[in-house]
Amino acid sequence: MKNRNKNITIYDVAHALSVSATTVSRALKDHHSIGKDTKKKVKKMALAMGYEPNAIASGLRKKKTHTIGVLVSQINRPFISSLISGIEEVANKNKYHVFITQSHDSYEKEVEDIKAFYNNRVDGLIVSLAMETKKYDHFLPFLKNNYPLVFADRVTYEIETDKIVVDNFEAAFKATSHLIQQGYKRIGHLAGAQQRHMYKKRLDGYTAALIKHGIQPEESLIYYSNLSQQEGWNGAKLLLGQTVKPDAVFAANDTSAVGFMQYAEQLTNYSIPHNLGVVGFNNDPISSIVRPKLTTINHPAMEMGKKAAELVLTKISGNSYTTIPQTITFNTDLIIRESSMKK
Amino acid sequence: MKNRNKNITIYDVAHALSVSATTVSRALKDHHSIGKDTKKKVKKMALAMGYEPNAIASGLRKKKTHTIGVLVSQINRPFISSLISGIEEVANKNKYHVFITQSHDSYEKEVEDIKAFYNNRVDGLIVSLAMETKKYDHFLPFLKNNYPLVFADRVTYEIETDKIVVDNFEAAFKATSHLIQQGYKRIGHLAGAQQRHMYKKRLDGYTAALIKHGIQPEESLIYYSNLSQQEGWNGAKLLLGQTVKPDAVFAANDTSAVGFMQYAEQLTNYSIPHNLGVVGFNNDPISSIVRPKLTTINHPAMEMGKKAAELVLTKISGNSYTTIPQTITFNTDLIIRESSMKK
DNA sequence: AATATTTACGCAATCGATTGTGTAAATAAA
DNA sequence: TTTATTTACACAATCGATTGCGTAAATATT
Repeated sequence: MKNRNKNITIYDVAHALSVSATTVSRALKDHHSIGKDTKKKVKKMALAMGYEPNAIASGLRKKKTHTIGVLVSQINRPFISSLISGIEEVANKNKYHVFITQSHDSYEKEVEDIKAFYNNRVDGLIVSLAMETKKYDHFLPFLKNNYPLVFADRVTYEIETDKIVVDNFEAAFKATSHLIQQGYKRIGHLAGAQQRHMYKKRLDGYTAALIKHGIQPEESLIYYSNLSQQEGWNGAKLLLGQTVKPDAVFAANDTSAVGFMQYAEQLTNYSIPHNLGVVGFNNDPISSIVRPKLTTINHPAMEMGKKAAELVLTKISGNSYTTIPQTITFNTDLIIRESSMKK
Repeated sequence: MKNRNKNITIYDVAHALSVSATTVSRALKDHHSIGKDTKKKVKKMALAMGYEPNAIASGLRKKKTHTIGVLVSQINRPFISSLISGIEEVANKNKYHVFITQSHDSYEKEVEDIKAFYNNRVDGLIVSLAMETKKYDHFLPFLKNNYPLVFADRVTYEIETDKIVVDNFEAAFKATSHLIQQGYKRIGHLAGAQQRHMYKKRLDGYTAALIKHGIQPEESLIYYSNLSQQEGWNGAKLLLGQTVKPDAVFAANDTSAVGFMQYAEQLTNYSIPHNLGVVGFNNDPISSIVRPKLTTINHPAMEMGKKAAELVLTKISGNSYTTIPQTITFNTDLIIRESSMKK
């Protein structure tokens, strides 16, 4: 079946009124050089004919699409969806539309999606990197042509551009110190991919807290993974199955913390928090649904999204006072709940 | 700061090789009328110069953007994100890109987003309606111009177009019957917005199951809301606070079921499932994280997404044998867990 | 009354890729 | 050898909206 596209254009409207397309175009956006009556006439006719502007044509001519692209690993993570909500709020207020795609933590998909965003000439880009990503050449078209590019949360320092992050080191330090203060002695860590700066920093903060309190970090208490729930379970199985067992764990996210807790739950000799402490990261909704409720780190995802969008929009408008890439660091809160309350 | 866009076009590549833009365009997509050597030369030069196709220009000319738009209420719901993953899988396999936006269940945002999708001339559209939506005129541009439009999950029967749904009536019937079989006598229902056909069907299935088993439905046991966790809590507070209390509840989603459970948990006179049964809907990850684990309805979100994308793509390609709108109904499974095991 | 300015609109080029048509030259078929 | 056919490329129009420039008429200024 043929798609008979009888899309109404400004030419159709122009013809119907015996004016030029120029006049229609200008009338529709209240250009000063168009008479009041003409504007009214044109708008009325456009509405009547069901005219809808073709953003493609406009974008081509103006080299501006009024869209910003957002690439994240997965949209179904609470942190990410809050981040996106923040981005949307600011973008929509400024008449920008937000298009979202997810890399599913695959480098190839990330490259594909970034290319698609560039080919479709989004006016700006906000990215939270895939776990896998180690090369960054796919961002070159954006950088070369001076398109605003902001990294959020999962950032890289190999590219000089704006970044929105939380103080992961300090957060991990706080979380680990809290466990120590509660009297836990051998604290393990569920760590993420170390090419992601944020996970490295969480590991660093964890290590620093141990050292600060005179505890020798042990590599055998650290489990590296993609931090899925399954991997949290696997991590628990491995760590709690060793001869040198941890009596607490700081997980780099809530998801893996929950997996960890679930494995421990079905072992009769463990009881959280009495002889096993758990702290997560993100303050996902599940963290207050699991029993015992999970102590975790809260970060202002929505605010981070707003700030990211703000940065992009400022750059787009050309009103930015500085062209030097900035890194904006947000603070975090330790939310103490039952899972770490040994005392 | 000016955005000096020195984007490379086919003209630049053509000029560098002293051939025509036509040749470059055709060479890049292996048109038969271009010589082997020329193709090689062009591709090499395009790569060297960092040429990237301008999808905007191509889209304008071809009236095809190779993108499909997806509008959902919220991306952070497990069902929705699985649906989207299914859509992406099929779309990407067919070289289509998927742009996602969320209505946040607001009618206004839905209208805005649909307009943006139309203005950007996505080749097809997949929609899960906002809770609020009662008018459907905003889909007219798509319908009039014969753009493929598929509704998924949250559908309306006021528009004649393809729909992907689950058998909500049967699922609710199964869930409610299960509670009855377990020996619960007064079964309540956490219901969603009744303008959404799916929630109406769930209510209907619930009612039918009661009647089938000789139980008189009572309006006082039904709590209508947006099915948020908070509303689940509120529903529990109201229903369990009445003189005629339910001894079980069938919630139209897992989120509200969890809220319901949490309210009941802090009442000393209730113990799930012994004197209070709970069944949810969706099989969200939280349903197996809450304790007791939640009995729920599983539906094939990913498959539904795949099918939706398939329908859209078939329509786009014009290979569809029929133009009659079809409704595809998927079956569901009752997943029995602890929260409803009275026996 | 003469000139300057404002108002209101149209012409035609432009954004970048695509495509129907035209045309040489090379090869194949007769 | 002559006529078809294929190969390989270019010209120019096109998609739809925008915009610099031009111009006639209306109004304001001196």
